[in-house]
Amino acid sequence: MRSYGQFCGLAKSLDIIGDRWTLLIVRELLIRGPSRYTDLRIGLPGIPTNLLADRLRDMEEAGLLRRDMSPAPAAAAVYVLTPRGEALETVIAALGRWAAPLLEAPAKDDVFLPHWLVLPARLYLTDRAPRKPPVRIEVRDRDQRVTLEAANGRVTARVGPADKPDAVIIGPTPLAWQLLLAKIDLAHARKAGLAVEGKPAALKRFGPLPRQ
Amino acid sequence: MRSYGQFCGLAKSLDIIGDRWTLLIVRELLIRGPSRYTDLRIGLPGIPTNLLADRLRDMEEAGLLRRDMSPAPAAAAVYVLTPRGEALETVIAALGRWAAPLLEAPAKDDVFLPHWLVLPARLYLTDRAPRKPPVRIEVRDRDQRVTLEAANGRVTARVGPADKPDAVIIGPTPLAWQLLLAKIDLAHARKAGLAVEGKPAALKRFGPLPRQ
DNA sequence: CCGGATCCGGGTTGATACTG
DNA sequence: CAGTATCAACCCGGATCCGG
Repeated sequence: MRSYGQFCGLAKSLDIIGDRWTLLIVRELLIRGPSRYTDLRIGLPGIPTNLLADRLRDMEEAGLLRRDMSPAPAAAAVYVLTPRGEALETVIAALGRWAAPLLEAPAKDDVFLPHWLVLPARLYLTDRAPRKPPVRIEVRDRDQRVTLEAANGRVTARVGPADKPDAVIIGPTPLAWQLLLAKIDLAHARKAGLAVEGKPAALKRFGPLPRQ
Repeated sequence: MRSYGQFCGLAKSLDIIGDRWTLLIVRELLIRGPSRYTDLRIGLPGIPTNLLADRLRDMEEAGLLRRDMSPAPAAAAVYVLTPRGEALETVIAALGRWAAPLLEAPAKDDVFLPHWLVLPARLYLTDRAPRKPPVRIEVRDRDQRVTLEAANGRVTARVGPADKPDAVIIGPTPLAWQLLLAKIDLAHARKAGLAVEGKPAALKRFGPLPRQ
C-alpha cells in the first residue's frame, strides 16, 4: 500500500494494516492460532490466492506474523502472529463493537463460517447467571465445532469440540447465532432446522450484552 | 468498496470504513468539528479532490456524516459527523495506540500538520502533576494554533488559540511534539529552531504515558 | 476562492488456470 | 498443499477544467 506520508498514528497504522484483506487475515490467526495457507484460504472466502500470498509476505515484512516450519514429520509451513500482530486484537475488537448494530439483521447472501462465532461470542455475549456453575456448549455446523463457555460472568469461546458439553446446537450457524442472541426462541429455531441436544436450559446462560 | 460478503463484525465494518482515506476524513472531522470541503482538503494532504468528493458522498450514504448548509449569509456547505460517525473515535483511538511505537522516531518526508497534535496529545500524553492547578499551553506553527491543557490528571487538546496560556511553543510542529514527549530537552529544541514564551516550567506538566 | 466534475494512466484487486 | 501466472475490471492518483 502506498503510504499516506502523514506523521499521524492513524495514518501510520493504516499504512500497515489498511490494505484490503489484511485485518481479516489477522482475524483468522487470532481465532484459529497458527494456521496453514490452505486453512487461511478456507477461512477467507473470496480471497484471490495471489492476494493471500502477497499479503502474507507483506505482513511478515511488517512484523505482524512469522512463517514457521512445523517439526520434522509433517513439513507444513504455518503462519503465526507475532506479539505485534496479536496486539491488533484491540483494534479488531473496537471495529467489531462498532459494527454490532450491523449484525442484528440475519445475513442474506453473506457467508457465515462457524469459527467466526468466536469473536462475536467474546464481544457481544454475556453470562446471564454469573453465580451458577460454569456452562459449556458446543455449536456444530457440518464438521465444524466451536465451544462456548459461560463462567464467572464471562463468556469465552474457541475453535474445537467441547469436553462434556451441557448442550450441543447442531445446524446452520446463522440460526445458532440468532438463538444465542435470543433473537429467536428454541421452538422457532427447531422449526427452522436447528437441533439441540443435551440440556436446552444451558443456552439461557448466554445472552446479548445490554445496550451500551 | 466491494463488500467482503461475510457475516462478521470486522468484515462489515471494513465494508463501510475500509476504503482508502475514509478514516482519515473521520479524523479530520473529529479534530476540527464541522468542516468545509476546502478545510478537509487542506487537512488531508495528498487526497485527490475527486476522491474526497466521492468519499463524502459514500460516507453520507453510509450515515457517517451529514452535509449541512450553514445559515443564510455565507452559503457554505459544512460536513458534520453523525453520532454513528463520532462513534468511530474508539476505533481511531485503538489504531492510534497500536501505532504509538511508530511515532517515536521523528518524521522524515512526512507531513505533520499542527492540528494533528490533538489526537496524540489525548492518547499519548499524561498530566504529570495531577494535584497542581491546571496548566494551559499553546502550540503555534505559522498561523495554526493548538491548545493543550493538563488538569486533574488528564490532558485535553483542541484546535484554536489558548486563553491566557502558561506557555507558548512557537515553531515547527515536529519539534514541539518531540519536546512534549521529552524526547529532546528545551535547550536542544531552542537550538533547533523552537521558541518558548511564558513559563517553560509549564511544559513539564506534560509527558509520555508510561509504557503500557 | 469555493466546491466540486471530468479525464486519463497506472496500480491494485478479482477470477481462474496452472504447476512443483 | 502451497503457492505462481495471467489477464480483465476496477480503483486510485494527478491534472485539468468549470460554474458560482
